[in-house]
Amino acid sequence: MEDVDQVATARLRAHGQRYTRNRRELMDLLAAAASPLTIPEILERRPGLAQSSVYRNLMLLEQSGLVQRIVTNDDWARFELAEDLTEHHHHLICSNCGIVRDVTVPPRVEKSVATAFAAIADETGFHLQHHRLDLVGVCPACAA
Amino acid sequence: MEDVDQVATARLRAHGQRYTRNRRELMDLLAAAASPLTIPEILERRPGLAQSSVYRNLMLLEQSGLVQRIVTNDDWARFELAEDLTEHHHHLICSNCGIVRDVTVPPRVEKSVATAFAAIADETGFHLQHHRLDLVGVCPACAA
DNA sequence: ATGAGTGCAAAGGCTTTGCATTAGG
DNA sequence: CCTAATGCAAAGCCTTTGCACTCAT
Repeated sequence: MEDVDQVATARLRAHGQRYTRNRRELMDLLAAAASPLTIPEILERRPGLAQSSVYRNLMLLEQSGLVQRIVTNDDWARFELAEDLTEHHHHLICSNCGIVRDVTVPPRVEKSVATAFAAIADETGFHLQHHRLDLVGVCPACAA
Repeated sequence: MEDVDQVATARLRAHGQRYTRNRRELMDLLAAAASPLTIPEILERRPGLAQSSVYRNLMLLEQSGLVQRIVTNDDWARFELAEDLTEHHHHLICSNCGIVRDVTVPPRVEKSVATAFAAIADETGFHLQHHRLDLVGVCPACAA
């Protein structure tokens, strides 16, 4: 995780921000999590953190490109490390309970998607930043 | 659009619901729109509708599989006709202004994605419902 | 010392809900 | 007639903001 810390320090500094203890705790927590976390889940795991600081710091970390916010139809937004700190992946979203699980797809598929998207960006004049490829379904627990 | 009305009537009835004038207006509006609409946009176009009824009816139409809710990082949720009433498509989302535009990708790409997703569903035990393939970027208007 | 960061509490704002009225079958 | 649907207003709830205090430099 020292790697993440270094990147975080650098990227925050570039935005005129510091890598404080609270922010580091958030990064550690997200790095350790297997899937994106909601703020209630974060507060559960780190009772010492103030809710407002968590919101503020996650927003700040997002602005510095360290964290990514995922909005589903669930009640809460979820947060995970930015993609360049982990590996490119997608999400399995349960339409019933809202849980999000990380998955990867074969490079072949990624490549064909990327090519198609580049063409679309070209046609439409959109300046492409990234893509989202999510699977929506019912998780095993909810299906039972 | 009679087609849509027939499907709507049938699908609502199957859920024990009626296809009322308000609900029909919503369906018409969404069918006519080139891209998913927010509730403020809907109220603008149909000033006669009550906000609470719009929320309630859209929720109901969603539950009956006639309408789909799209959540972005924008302030408002957006609504469009369910995919089986239009054609399978994806979204170009502007990360700055939140506007959503419909796009289609080549069948070849769809096929490769579908195959990969079926495999993932199989491995993970998720009961797959649908997938989302969104492009996030900056629209021409915001890039200017 | 001085500005950024923090925590508590209160406010915001999209969305949902209660309730009396109206419409549909 | 009798249940569902509507509209207005009020409440909910996730998220944001104000402000005084603390910490790091």
